[in-house]
Amino acid sequence: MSGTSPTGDELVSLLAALASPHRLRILAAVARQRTYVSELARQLQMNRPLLYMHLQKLEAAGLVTGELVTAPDGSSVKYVQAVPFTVALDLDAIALAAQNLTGSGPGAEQEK
Amino acid sequence: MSGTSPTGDELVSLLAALASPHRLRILAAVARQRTYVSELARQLQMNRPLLYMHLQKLEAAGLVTGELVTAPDGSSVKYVQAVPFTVALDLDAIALAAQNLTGSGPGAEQEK
DNA sequence: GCCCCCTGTCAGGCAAGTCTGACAGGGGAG
DNA sequence: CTCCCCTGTCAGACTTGCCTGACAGGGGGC
Repeated sequence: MSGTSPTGDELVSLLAALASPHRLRILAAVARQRTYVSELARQLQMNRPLLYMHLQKLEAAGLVTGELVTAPDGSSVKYVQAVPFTVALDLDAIALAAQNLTGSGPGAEQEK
Repeated sequence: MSGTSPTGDELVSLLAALASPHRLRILAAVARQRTYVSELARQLQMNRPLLYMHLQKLEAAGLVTGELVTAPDGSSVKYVQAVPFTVALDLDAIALAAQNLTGSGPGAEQEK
C-alpha cells in the first residue's frame, strides 16, 4: 500500500481508522514491538473487548495483521503486528481522492 | 502548519476532520476555486445547514478560512478558502504522535 | 478438583456525529 | 409589497461509534 495513492473511499477509511487516540496508541505500541492481545490490553490499560474492537478496525483498514499462534504446549496466543505504510497528505492528494469517491462524478448520479 | 509535525491531539483532530467524504469533497471544491457558501451548497448538492456544520469542522481544524464579504451594494456573501497544508503519515509519525497525547505518558496518570 | 491465563463474542447503555426541515433576518429588483 | 438570494441558527430524529460487564470455551499447573 505504501506510496500508492489510495482511492477516495480508501483514504476515508484509512483516516477514520487513524482518527482515534486509542488506535494511535495501539498502533504505536504494536509498531514498537510484536505483542499479543492480552498483554497489549494490560500495557495500554484498556478492556480487552474494547481493544478487540479497535484491533478489528485497524485490521480492516489494513494497518495491522493478527496471527493466532498455537504454542507446542497447546496454548494459543494471538500476536499483532503493524503494517508499514506511507501516505502524503495535502490539498492535491485530497483533490485527487475526492474525484473518485463512490458517487461523486460531476454529473454522475444523485441517488441518496 | 505545513511540515510541522503536529502533536497527537492535533493529528487526531486533523484526521477526524478529513475522515469524511463530504468534507473531502468540500475541501477539494474549495481548493480549486474560492466560492461562497450557498453556491458551494448548490455545487455539491447538499443542504446548507449540513454544509455549514462541515465547514465549521473544517474551519475548527484550520483547513479552511471563511471571510464574510459585504459588497458595495450591501449584500453579504461568505467566501470560503482552503488552507494549504502537508502531513506525512507513516508508522514513525504515528509513534511520535502517540507519545504526546493528552494523558498517555507511560506512568502518567490512570484517571478514568 | 480448583485456579489461572488466554481467546473470542454478546447485549445493552451511553455519547457523539450526521442530516433534515423550519425559522429569523438582511438586502436588492421589479 | 412581493419575490428572490443570501447568511445564520435551532430543535429534533436518526445513525453510528464507543465502552462496559458478562459470558463460553480451550488449555496448563497444582
